[in-house]
Amino acid sequence: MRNRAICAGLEPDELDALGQLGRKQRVAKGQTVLWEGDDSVVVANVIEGVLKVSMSISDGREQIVGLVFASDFIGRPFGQQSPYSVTALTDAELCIFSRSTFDSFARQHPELEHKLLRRTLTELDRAHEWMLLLGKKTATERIATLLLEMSARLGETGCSADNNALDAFELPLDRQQMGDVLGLTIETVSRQLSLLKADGVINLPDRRTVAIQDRARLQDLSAAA
Amino acid sequence: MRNRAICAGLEPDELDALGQLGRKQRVAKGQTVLWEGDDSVVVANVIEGVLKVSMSISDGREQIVGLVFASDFIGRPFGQQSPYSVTALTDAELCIFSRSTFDSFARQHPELEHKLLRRTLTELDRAHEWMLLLGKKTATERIATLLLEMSARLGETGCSADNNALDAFELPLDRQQMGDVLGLTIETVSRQLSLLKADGVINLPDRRTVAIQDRARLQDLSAAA
DNA sequence: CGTCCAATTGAGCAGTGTCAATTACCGTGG
DNA sequence: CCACGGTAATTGACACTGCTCAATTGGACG
Repeated sequence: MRNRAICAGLEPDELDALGQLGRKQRVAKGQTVLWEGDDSVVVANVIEGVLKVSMSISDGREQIVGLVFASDFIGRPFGQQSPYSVTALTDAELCIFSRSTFDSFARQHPELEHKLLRRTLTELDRAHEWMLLLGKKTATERIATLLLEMSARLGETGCSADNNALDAFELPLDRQQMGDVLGLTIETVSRQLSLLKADGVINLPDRRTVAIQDRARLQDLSAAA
Repeated sequence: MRNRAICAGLEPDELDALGQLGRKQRVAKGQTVLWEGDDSVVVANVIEGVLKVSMSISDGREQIVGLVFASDFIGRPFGQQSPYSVTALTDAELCIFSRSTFDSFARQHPELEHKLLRRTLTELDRAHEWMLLLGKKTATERIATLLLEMSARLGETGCSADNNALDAFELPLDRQQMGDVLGLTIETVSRQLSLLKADGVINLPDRRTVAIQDRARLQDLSAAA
């Protein structure tokens, strides 16, 4: 697991020092670990589980701006406030650091900052891809894209570079959350899934699991670049 | 100008070495300096002008995922391909580096990587904010948000920390480009601007300039968090 | 077996998109 | 300097996607 985590590539003594600074913590499904607008007091590494990163408007509208999986990083280093909330979608285990402690440790360990930079750049690429989806794609295309993305990201095991996209997987999201990721309502999500099922592109054995039956077709429908 | 640029904070000798690696280049309005999907051969620092960062779908739909101003950084360091295109919205001047040269220089200069990391984190915050806009805001809210954002970013002079939001400014975007930033059509953009003008919130002396007449109201309409 | 909540499905509507016509602006050349 | 042409922007009428509100179904669990 450790090899993809933020600490990967550090010298053993560095890794040890970093380990001293963090503490493991379990969080239950539904629990929020970071609040939008609050002082940015902690950052963390995800050891296990899936979490959502979300932003909202005062009237309650919420957009999920990211999903975080095992070995991913959460929190806003080098910033006074957290621009978003982070909430566990499944039971999860985190390795938590005080933000200020992490910041100064990072500044003294260029290799760590380098890793963090690469991660942040990848995250930015993903955000851009999602902006294209939110700004220009139709409901069908959004659903298809999400299913392929979940298939790919849940297939990453963390060990080496095996990108086995899964053909059947359990969604860590309910319909409302899928809507909040895609900029759609719960009803539109449901309708689109029903259509894909009726067309034989996917199957939905139960409310949380998806089985991709015609990946090529799903890729066409996703309107990839 | 230099104080906000990527090279800020480097030791004089480092700054000198970096300067050796880059070359200044003028680009004309409309010219594309980076193509989506192409090998990521260059990165650059913007010296002057405004550029758009965009992604598109094969059928021609385009989403602008970022706007780049003087002292901002463009290109994808540490990546094989450029995930987006970059095109000049005004005549511009860049300081261009070979990507591989820049990458290895950066790896040897932690302070530079640190600056780049901070920048990338800020860019990611902006992308998240925009995802909220694209996923959840109405047309009116989007327009109001864009006008305030342009007012703020065009007001940044680059010298010290003066954030003078401008009450009148020239948009570097035409209506189509505003639409491509906001996930709206040209007609919707035009209608919303006309409405704001009719309500006395803004004035539109000519097709490119905006004068904010009631900033408080515009802020309300923008549905900020 | 009944209850509860998520998900699905239906009907009608609203907000944007589409397509088309008109107007305003700006540069050009007479 | 003014007339003209071309492009960008505006405005109008209508269509359509996705949203809202409401009713129904379907699982999961006690």
